Amino acid sequence: MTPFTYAYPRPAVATDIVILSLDEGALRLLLVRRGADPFGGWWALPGGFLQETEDLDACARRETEEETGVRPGRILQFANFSHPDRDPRGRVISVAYLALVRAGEVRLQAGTDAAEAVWRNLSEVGTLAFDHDGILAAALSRLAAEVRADPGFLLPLLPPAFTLARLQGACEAAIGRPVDKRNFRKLVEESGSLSPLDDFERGPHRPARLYAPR
Amino acid sequence: MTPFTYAYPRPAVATDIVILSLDEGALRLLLVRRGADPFGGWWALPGGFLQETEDLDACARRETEEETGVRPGRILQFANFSHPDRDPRGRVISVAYLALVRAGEVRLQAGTDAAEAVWRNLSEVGTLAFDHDGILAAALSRLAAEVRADPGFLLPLLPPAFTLARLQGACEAAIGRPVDKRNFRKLVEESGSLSPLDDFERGPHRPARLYAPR
DNA sequence: AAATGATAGTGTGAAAATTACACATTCTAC
DNA sequence: GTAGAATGTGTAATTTTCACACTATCATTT
Repeated sequence: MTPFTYAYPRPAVATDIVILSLDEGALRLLLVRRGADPFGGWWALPGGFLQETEDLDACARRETEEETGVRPGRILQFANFSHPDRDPRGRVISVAYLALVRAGEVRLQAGTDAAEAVWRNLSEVGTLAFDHDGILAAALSRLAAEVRADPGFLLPLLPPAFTLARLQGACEAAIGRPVDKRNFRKLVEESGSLSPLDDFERGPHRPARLYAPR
Repeated sequence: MTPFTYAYPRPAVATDIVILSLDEGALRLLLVRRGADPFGGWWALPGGFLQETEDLDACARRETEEETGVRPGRILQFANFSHPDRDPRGRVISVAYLALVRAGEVRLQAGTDAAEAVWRNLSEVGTLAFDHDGILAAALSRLAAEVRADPGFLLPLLPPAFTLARLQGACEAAIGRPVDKRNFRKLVEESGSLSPLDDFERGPHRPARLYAPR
């Protein structure tokens, strides 16, 4: 990198990532507990600063992988947060991402940046550090819009084989209201994004066909 | 601003703005000619660096007003461009905006940052400096999506009174294909975003009713 | 082995939204 | 007064979306 020649104030640039997974049919959000002030002891979205050799997408992927041990299936840059006073330490521009990961592959990596990392049910998220409440709200709004447009958006949350009921449940969690089963199945089958498998999930009920992303 | 305490590389942050206006029924793009290298003499999108006391939206509005003398009617942050090598002078993150202005109010302000500023018909835009071709392409794609969702998105391009044919022409320019006149009129009338005026535009044809944004 | 409980799986009709399409009107200019 | 040019208007076909109820198949219990 050549020495920098602009005579302009230079903010730090970070990505903050709304990392979601699906557990017990509910969406869960990855939170980290902050050590030092400001907001020492508060829960916050995972995130980190942009490095010299990476672009923003790479930064968000790297941070997600550092926190979860998983390469995110899909990341989506959905907004910037740039109020001059959003971080009391100084000027930090936050580029906000949404990342979807498979719960089954995650091994939370405590001790890298964050002292403590937990999955929190979306309904149990309290007030977060900085402006992270706003970031989360924007992420959930965008998630709902994406899922309404295409339920397949949620496929990265699911294991390699899953039932339609599971995918439907994930969609309902994302858009916040129930979905008609018959219409849903028609929709995703016509979308052509799923392949039916010859395998079934069994239980105290009729076996449910498993599907895989096409 | 408190002294900055992060030990991370700090890129410069700028906004680049796709400023569109409507002239002779065609969309026109504001370009500025670069003076110094890199890309000396090339055409580029207007833009500028984020100041300490403003957020990104304010930066984009300020730059737009500096270039055109007009407060933009609407601005839309639509993407970030962050490749480490996108600016040969050093690390610059670009936050890309789309701004719509009324041609009638614009007085181009040469001599602030840009030696030369021109309106260029969209079909006559050549290769731009930096990655501005990509920024422009992303802007036009987003514009088309917004207009398909709501033709009223284009209202900031139009004068205070305009005919439906003008608005329709602007929509056709934005989405790149013709629109059925009757369907279009039905749509915008039902949308309730326009007020019919008692005034008409006259010419060698039946007078056309004028409308104003509601 | 029969009954129960639980979830999977399936089709149709109504309503709404979108699309396609043609002609009479009213002005200006000649 | 005729020609040229753009305005303004309604309806039917199609497609998409939405609402809705019952049978099927398994595990478990009795």
